[in-house]
Amino acid sequence: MGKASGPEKALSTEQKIKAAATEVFARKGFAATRTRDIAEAAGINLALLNYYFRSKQKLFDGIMLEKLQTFFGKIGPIFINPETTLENKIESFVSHYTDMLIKNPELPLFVLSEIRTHPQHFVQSTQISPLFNKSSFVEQLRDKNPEIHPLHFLMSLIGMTVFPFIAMPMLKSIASMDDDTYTMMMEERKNHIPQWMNALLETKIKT
Amino acid sequence: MGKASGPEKALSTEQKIKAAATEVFARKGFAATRTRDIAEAAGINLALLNYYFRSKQKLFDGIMLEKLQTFFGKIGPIFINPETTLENKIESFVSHYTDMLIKNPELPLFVLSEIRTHPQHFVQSTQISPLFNKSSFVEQLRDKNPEIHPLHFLMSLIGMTVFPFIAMPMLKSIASMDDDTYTMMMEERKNHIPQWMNALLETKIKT
DNA sequence: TTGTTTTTTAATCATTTGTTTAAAATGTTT
DNA sequence: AAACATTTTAAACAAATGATTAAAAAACAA
Repeated sequence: MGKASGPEKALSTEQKIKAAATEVFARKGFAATRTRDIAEAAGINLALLNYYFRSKQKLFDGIMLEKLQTFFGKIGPIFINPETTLENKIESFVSHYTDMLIKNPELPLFVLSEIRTHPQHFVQSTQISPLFNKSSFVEQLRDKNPEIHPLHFLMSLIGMTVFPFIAMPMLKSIASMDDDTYTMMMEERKNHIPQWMNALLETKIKT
Repeated sequence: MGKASGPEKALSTEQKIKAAATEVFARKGFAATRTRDIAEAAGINLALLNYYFRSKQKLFDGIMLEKLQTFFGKIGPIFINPETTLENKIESFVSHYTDMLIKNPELPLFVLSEIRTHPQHFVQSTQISPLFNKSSFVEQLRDKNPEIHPLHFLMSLIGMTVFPFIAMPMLKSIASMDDDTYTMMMEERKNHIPQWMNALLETKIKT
């Protein structure tokens, strides 16, 4: 019943399971994924899943934690740093997130979908709330344009950056576009969005 | 085995089931929803679900079709109309969608999540693609600023409008915000987004 | 009322699905 | 090689779940 302590082959199957599970969970979500799907995708015997990870839920939790860190991990260090300008932060945010999302296009929909199922649990575990309030990002925003609520700006910035990946199947179909062309557009947005966000910041809002 | 033809009470239970199913499906997704959940939420006997709607899948398909029409239905008439200006279209889009999403906050995540599972089927059924290409919206966009690809603009517009609802649980937690305050911010965006999109349109993109 | 159709119920079925078990296979140590 | 530990496999289990059935209850028509 003991966990494997041998290094090569043991880790290899464990990693095969985790890699397959990551792919299937991301594509179908937790509930629609059967342990047999994962076993087949990994090319391993069904019982090995429970041998290495005690249950489907535990396997999922581990993967979800990694995904949450990938998704929320970049935002903190960028926004907290008082050494960089607001413009730097915006550019850095868009650039880093676009790169990461090109590599993991299904990440936002997966993370946000599963957050919906267990709202309090996942959002707490990221501890992003205090991080945001204390950030120099918010300070610099208020300094530049006190009229805009920081959350409005954040919604727009994240929305412009992340939404194209959430709606990719829809938007690709609308414009009859293949994967490469879509990726190219995302690269373009690394350049466009910071300039747009700047224009947005300079706008005097009329009622 | 026949379908009910009597009007009042028959429709009443049928509607109870559909209403309950709509709520539970939207909250948990198709796979995580059990027919027993729906029966309990509707306060009816389990077998009635199969009596009125032949299967869980058929019940879901009917509801999904309605949701897709709600989600995609407004965009067509607004964008096609050659009588209105570009500014009118943007204002109208933001206003109509914000109102609709305030009433159905869970709609985008639900629709986009299920599209992920059956990509080609749902996107085709909306027939939004030809609608977009022929629209006077695209024409007016190219006229105003030929440098911006219409899809870039559309991504930004939809992203700014819809994303705050997709990420609501996350964003509410970040800013420690209650439902009413959040709704108020969405109302504010009906005013802000058109002005921001205008600023975005006037921006000369530098490489 | 009586007969007929429609709706509702409780029980059951057949599959699916997460998990466990016991034994076989493989690897490691002495 | 022998003894022991780890990994893998095939089979089975138990619970959950979508669906069906047959009978009861209710609504309706004559």
